[in-house]
Amino acid sequence: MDGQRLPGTSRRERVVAHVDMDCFYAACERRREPALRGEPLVVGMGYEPDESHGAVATASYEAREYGVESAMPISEALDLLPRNVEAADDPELDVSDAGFYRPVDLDYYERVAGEVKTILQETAETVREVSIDEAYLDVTDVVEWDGAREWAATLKDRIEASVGVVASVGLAPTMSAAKVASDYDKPDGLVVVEPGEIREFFAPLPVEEVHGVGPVTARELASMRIETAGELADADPELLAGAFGERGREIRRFARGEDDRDVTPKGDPKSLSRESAFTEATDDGETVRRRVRTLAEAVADRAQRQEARYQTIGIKVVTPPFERNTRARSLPGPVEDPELVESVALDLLEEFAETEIRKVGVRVSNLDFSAGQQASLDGFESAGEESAEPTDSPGTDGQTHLGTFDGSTAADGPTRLDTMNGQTTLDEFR
DNA sequence: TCTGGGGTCCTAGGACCC
DNA sequence: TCTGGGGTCCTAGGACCC
Repeated sequence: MDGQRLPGTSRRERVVAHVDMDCFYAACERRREPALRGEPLVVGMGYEPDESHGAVATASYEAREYGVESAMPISEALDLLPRNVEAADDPELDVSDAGFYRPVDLDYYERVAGEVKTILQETAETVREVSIDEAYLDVTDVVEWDGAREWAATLKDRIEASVGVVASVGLAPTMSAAKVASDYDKPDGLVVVEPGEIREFFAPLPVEEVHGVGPVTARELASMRIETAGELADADPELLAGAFGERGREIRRFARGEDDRDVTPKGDPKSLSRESAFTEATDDGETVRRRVRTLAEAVADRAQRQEARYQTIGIKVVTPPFERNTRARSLPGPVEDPELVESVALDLLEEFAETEIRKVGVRVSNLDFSAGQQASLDGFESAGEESAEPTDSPGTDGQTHLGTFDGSTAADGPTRLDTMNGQTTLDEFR
């Protein structure tokens, strides 16, 4: 009965919690180095001696007082808030106005996050991890609205006592409202929005607070004289659909507190990528190719560790001022082949041979995680295999399968396709 | 805001199939 | 052949999120 509902009718009221760690990277650094507590602290990358570019990953609230923000270039952050070591050397600077810098150490943060996640898993039946420091919990079966605040306070205490980092928690009947609630009173926030209160809660907030509204949409909405979530909730849905397509309707629903999404555990990734920026834009082909080779290897390695095969290999090329170009090529079937990742990436890069480039990336997508099941499929035709038939077609020697590959036949020569154990591989044909 | 890195989803046009 | 309609897959770009 519970699981059933008529189309168009609302489901049983749920209780969704959104748990969001406060300044998570900074909190982790303070956990292992308590002297940093209460000090302005910037965690980032790119300050290291041989680097000149990079960005702030997390700034503590003390550092934010000085205007340091997330994603700000590291150079700018350090202008606002010099490091202590620099302040000590420079008589012009006041040491008490200086802060600390620590480089990002993801391995450590992941360990800390793992401790938090263990607690969340024990607390709720369904947990959706959104990122290293954020998760949604469906707690419908363990929390009543009149006990919600106490329950959340207990969870917060438990995380702080046993892990040593602070979480902000929001509770609401929907994911989108719970997310806004956890953010509403950060840091150390605890906000409960009960059913029936959502419209009122959202109404005064700026539209940017609504999930799915970024800077571009906010600007466009402002030109339509829609600046608060309340105004968005009351706007004409057809007008919004005209301006933003289906997304226009969705953000309006979110602003009204209507959000049917279920809290589901996160599935397998859809793509894996690595990217890297040059200190300054370069048109030196060899420099760029070297970087692409490194990235291709890293991506292939990541895929291998996750037991993911990939059917599409792509690159991203960012050119000044900040133009993003992507190119991709799909294979007849999923492969696990690091050398192919490299050669396809380099081939796609050819198009940008003479171009100034500031950043490159390599990506694999169309992922297939079924490799583990392959053994049990022995003797059966696995799905999708027909597209990877071996050399049945006389004379063409595999080339017929490679329509998508083409473009440069003369220079690179064709590529041969082999099928073994239901796994498609591509080899250089010479 | 002159901009790091890793993701997701949506849209639109073209190729190709029936 | 000058012509529908539906469906799927692929590529590229855009907006958004953390």
